[in-house]
Amino acid sequence: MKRLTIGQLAKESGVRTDTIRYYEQLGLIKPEGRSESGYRLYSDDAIRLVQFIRRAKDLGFTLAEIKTLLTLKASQTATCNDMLQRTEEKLEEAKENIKHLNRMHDALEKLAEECPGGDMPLSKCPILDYLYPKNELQEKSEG
Amino acid sequence: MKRLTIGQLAKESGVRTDTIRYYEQLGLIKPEGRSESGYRLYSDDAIRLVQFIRRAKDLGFTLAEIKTLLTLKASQTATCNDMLQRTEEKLEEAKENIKHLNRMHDALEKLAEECPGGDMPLSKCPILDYLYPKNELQEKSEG
DNA sequence: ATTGACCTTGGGGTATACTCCAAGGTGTAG
DNA sequence: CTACACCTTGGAGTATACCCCAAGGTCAAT
Repeated sequence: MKRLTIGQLAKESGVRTDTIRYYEQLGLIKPEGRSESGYRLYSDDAIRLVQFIRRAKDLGFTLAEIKTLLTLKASQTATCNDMLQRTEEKLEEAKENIKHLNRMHDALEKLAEECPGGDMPLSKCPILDYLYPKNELQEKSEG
Repeated sequence: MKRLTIGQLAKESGVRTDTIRYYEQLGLIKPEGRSESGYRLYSDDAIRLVQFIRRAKDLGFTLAEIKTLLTLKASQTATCNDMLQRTEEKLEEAKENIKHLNRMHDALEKLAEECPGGDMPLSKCPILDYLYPKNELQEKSEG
């Protein structure tokens, strides 16, 4: 079994050494041991562990959540159901975020459609009027 | 013209006093003046300004971006087009974010569909296998 | 022996939008 | 006069996922 230094692990798994040390700080990864001079030494399985973290991050899991995923993975009693549950929770979160973004999207699109653009002065801009609606009195005082 | 203290403005506009001071720090809002004892005093127009900030935030604008919107609004030469452009940029951003979230959503959904759940041990879990794929050798040593 | 690339630790900085705190002054009601 | 709620300033803390730095030790090649 080949041992990797942190720099080699970093290169193999596509992250920075700083990031690996940060993951270690959070308890996501531990070197198998240390060299005589104190260098961290990793088995090549650590490459897959780092990739696990990356993939889970890409799915939207936070590092704290990934830590619990790793706890599950290490557990003797954990089942598919446990894993499925976290996945479905994250899926729900994604749905919520998409909904929220869609609301923003639709509002922006509507404003963009309503706005004539061009050299029209801002006083007639429907976008600005949405954000900062004029009241009657002020409109008078401006006219 | 009634003058509001920061607490009254906060109550009227639905934010905290701290938040208003924070906005002031960023240059988004300024009191019209100060009382003899140094209290910030606002015109009731400030209520609409704070609401402007809130609405723009809800559309996804950052406070820094909102600052430039306010600069536009105050400008004599700005046109609808300027406003439209920021809106369209933000709309594009929203689209990108939605795309990204949709990719996450679809991947999560696929994994959730593939996973049988239940008491199945994690060694057979397709979610875990996606995140932490087994290599051949290891599979042998486990079988 | 010296160079240069690597490793160690501890700590600070980044971005965003607040939130909270301490220590003190002010305003008003009773 | 005494509460008590309000205001002031400056600065620290929160969350997340890093990035960067300094000061020093290590390793391999020349």
